[in-house]
Amino acid sequence: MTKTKDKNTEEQILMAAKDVFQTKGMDGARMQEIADKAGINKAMLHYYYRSKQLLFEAVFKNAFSLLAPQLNKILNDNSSIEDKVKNFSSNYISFIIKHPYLPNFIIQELNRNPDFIKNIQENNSILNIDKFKAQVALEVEQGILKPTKGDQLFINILALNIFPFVAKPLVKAFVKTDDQGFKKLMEQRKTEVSEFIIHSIKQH
Amino acid sequence: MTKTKDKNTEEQILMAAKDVFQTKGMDGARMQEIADKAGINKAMLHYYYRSKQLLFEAVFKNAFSLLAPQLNKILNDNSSIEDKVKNFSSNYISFIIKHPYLPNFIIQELNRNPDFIKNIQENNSILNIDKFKAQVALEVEQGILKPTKGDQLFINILALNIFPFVAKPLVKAFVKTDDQGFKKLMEQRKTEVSEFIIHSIKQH
DNA sequence: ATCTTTGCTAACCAAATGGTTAAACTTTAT
DNA sequence: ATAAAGTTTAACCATTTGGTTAGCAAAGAT
Repeated sequence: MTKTKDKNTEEQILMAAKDVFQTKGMDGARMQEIADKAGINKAMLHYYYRSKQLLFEAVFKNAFSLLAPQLNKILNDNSSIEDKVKNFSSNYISFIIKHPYLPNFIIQELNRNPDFIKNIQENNSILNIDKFKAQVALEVEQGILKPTKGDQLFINILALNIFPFVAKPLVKAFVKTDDQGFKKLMEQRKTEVSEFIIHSIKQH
Repeated sequence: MTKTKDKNTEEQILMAAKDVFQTKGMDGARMQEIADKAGINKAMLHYYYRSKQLLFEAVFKNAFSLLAPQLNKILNDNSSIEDKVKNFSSNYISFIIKHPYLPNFIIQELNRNPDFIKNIQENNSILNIDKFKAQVALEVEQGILKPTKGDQLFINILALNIFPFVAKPLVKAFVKTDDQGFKKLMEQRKTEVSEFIIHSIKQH
């Protein structure tokens, strides 16, 4: 066998699986559909990944490992809270526009099986808001920020950035717009969200 | 047959179905599990609701009809934006603590089948943000609010209130807390969220 | 009392689905 | 060239699953 062909099939499968799992979820996904999309025999899925469960986990870990660095930007770099908020909101929204099914996939599957988060925390050491909380406390003390609780602020940042994508059908219905209009709305939010947050927490 | 027994079985089924569908989703739910939970024979599910799809739709419409009035509070009553935000945040969070699976269920299933939203808009006439947007524009003009886009504000209000429940496993992991601590955090948010929003948009 | 309608169950069915196997084909090593 | 190892497929299998059926049981109507 050629090493290249090898990798190709295995990766083909992973890509197809990603496609199907992210749109249909674990329960809705069909092995046959993944095989068809990868252009191979169904037995190959088991040859490379043993079972649906393991293939799913491969896809899930892959997805999460894309998201984690985004979150780390806000948790563990050294810029000011204001800069973090600005950068994160802009970057994150750009990121999701490129991977639209990702947040929903992760949230849906974490709700289906909350134990997954344990696996993740073991592999992804740095998902820790302690530093962020300490920094918020410090900037509050320094009079840069109004009195603000770090964990609530973090939840708010995530909420404002992630929610619209997770609830996309709902948002589209309320704002009465199509995919085009939705994308425009999200582009607006790249600056809108950070301004909204900064206005709320910055001392003036 | 007694008319009461009649109603009882049908409702028993709906309650069991609600339970199973809301935790497992359409694809993960099993008719047998619903029957077991309702304490009846599987054939009864079809006797009363014909098919899994129709039973699911009954549950879904039921769930949405619980949520809709909550949203209407913020869209179509006559209080000021500030009061709306305060009331909505407090009421909505109380409401969800009582129905914890609801937002996730609705969002998950709307993503699975975006056409559902059409059915809903036909039955639930008043899911319309026009009045809210007009009110925001007016209060901006009057100098009560800073320049603010109505639709973005509405998205933000939803995001801040709904997201933590949808992403509960994620939030729990980040904040490193259990169900107790999560609930406390959400109780805090009843006032926290509205203050956060008001601080951001109110002219001072 | 008995006849009809309605509620309910056990047993059954066909299709779908995740997974396996045996054999063929390819590539690599000797 | 040939053997060994890795890759791929068609056919198959057992189980699960949504759904049906035929008949029993209970209640209401006559």
